[in-house]
Amino acid sequence: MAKISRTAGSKATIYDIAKLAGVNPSTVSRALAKPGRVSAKTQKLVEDAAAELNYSVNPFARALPTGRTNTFGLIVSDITNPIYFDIIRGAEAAASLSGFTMILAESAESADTELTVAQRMLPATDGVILASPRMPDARIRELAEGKPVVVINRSIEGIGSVVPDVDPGIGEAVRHLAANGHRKLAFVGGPKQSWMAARRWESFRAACEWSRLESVLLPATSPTLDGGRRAARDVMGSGATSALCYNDLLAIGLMQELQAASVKVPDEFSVIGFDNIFGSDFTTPQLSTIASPLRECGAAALELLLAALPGTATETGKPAPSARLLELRTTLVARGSSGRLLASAAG
Amino acid sequence: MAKISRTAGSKATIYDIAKLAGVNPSTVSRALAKPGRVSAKTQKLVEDAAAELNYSVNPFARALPTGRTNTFGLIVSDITNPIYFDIIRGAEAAASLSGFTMILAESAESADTELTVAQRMLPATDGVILASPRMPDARIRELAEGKPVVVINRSIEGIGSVVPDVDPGIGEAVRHLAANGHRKLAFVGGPKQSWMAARRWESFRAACEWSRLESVLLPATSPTLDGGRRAARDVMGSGATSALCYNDLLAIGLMQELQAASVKVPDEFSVIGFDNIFGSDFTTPQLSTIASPLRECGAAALELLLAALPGTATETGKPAPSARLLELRTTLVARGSSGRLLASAAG
DNA sequence: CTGAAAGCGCTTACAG
DNA sequence: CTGAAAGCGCTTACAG
Repeated sequence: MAKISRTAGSKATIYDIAKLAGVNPSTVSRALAKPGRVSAKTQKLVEDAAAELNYSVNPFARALPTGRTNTFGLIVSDITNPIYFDIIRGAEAAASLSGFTMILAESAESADTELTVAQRMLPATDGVILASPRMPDARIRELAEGKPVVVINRSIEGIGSVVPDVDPGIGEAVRHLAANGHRKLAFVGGPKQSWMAARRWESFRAACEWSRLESVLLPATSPTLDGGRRAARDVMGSGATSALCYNDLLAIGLMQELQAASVKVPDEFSVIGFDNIFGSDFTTPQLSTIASPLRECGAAALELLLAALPGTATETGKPAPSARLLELRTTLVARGSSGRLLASAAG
Repeated sequence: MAKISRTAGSKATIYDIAKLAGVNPSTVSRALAKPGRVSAKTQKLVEDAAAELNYSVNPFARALPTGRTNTFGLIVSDITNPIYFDIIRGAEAAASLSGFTMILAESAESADTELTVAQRMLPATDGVILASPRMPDARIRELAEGKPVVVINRSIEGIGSVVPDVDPGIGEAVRHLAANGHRKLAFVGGPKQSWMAARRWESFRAACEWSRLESVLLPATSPTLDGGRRAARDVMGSGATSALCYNDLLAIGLMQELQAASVKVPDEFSVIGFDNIFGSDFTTPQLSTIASPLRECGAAALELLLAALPGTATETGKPAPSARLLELRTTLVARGSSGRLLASAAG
């Protein structure tokens, strides 16, 4: 191949640096890759030369011999779902602290797409984080045989898992409603197959029981604004005076429909959502909701992934930290859509 | 190095395939990389062997000799900004059609971060798309010297640019307001330095002039809910009976504050936003807004990028398609927050 | 159409 | 601490 002269676009290599610094390329590699394995003098020589040549490492050349990419993948189930914003940011912030680069992708709520995307990502990364994965456990375990895999919003035995602990937030919400005179509480449910939906309902039911309140489960057709609107009739017919919804979208749709039917929120009916999504403060009144520590979830997932990287010395007895289940507290964000039940409305 | 036996985790190479298929590794490479340069019989031999070994190409090994990664980067200014959802999806969909993988990153609205991220991304990709870049033109041109760069929501001479054409949507909005009895219209402005903000105001002013309506520019402290709330006083004091806002967040904040002051929307005042963001239908009434073809913007940006890749035969006379400016139509989404001005409110 | 060989830019035992 | 060499897994002129 014809020798190309060094122009604006072409890149300097460690050989160029070696020549300029008067050392061997392998020494340049050592100085650049892991400072400390080279004399201070040589280090400086190399760094100066690198700076002068405006050197930056070729990531592909580096990854080829080592297999390490310093990159991880994050696959979310739906890029438009606001709960992922902070998960993304938390993971990304934690990553850049460790010199890792994040590759983001979405599965558009399809288990098949999720698998395809994960398989495509894995070879180009050191591992992946799956946020609210839709694949079956078994498939995720298979993926995890090759490289580290961590899941968020799901707990899988033997796989690093980060899930919000819904109990604290739900407990707060139920006590808040009880304190405001509510005696019968509805739960507008999420998708049937959703692991998280089951968990939220179960926690709600238990909290109501504990507080000696009546609870009722009302399924929704879909976890969307429209699902919330359509659930309004059942909610009103249930005799409950307040509802906790599986997610904020349901809660907002429900509130819209109640208001359309001239039901005053919160004077006559209290509505509480889940997730504290972007836009949950757009409504009038603003939506009360249970918030997960999403940023922390993202960061924790990355830590788990890092801990699972080969080379991390934890081949001891107990399960590797990478196979741990991490539970992070949720909290109630009380805003305008929930509050005291006016006496006139109780009947 | 000790020979490692092939276990679940380790990967097959083209040498393994070559051995199994009884051909030379270079033939395997040809068969896999660009089918058609090999006899049908050999092709099948190779493919079968590859399938049997569960082969997948090592992206780093492939990228090293060629420099081609089949990957592109998309940098958005703020991952939490809903206008990027559809841009991301549009680009990603167009990309996977061409066998390209997307790497997503955000700059958190910082020009410095944006540059850092872009510089880190460029070596690992074939080019990047910058959505609403915050860097100065000159810096973007520098980046573009090395590899293809395309911008969205900004027009830079000599750089592939995709911008929504705001005129159609704004024209619709102004005619809609005029038809509903509004004579004086306010524009709640965006960030001073924002290219797009200037463009929107200018288009609005021109449309009002054309319709012989009075227009007034009211700056906002920031393009947020809070900025919208704080602009309410000025808006009410301006004598206008309707407002177009630089973005939906401003419009929603403005509407909230008006309603808090018992101004009826839209009977006494009409509010129109811009961007049709996630959540713009959470409000009561739902927000009227001007929508950009964001998905198309994302897809178009990717096409421009692809066209700019070396090897794309367009070294002809006129500016490469990659240096083109693409303008995509906006439209009005009329919902509940805008409409007829009641006579009683006109005075 | 297919083989044999060189090379992409780095890392890492192996010597010294 | 540093050099010389081999190798990571592919691609692509060059021959035939």
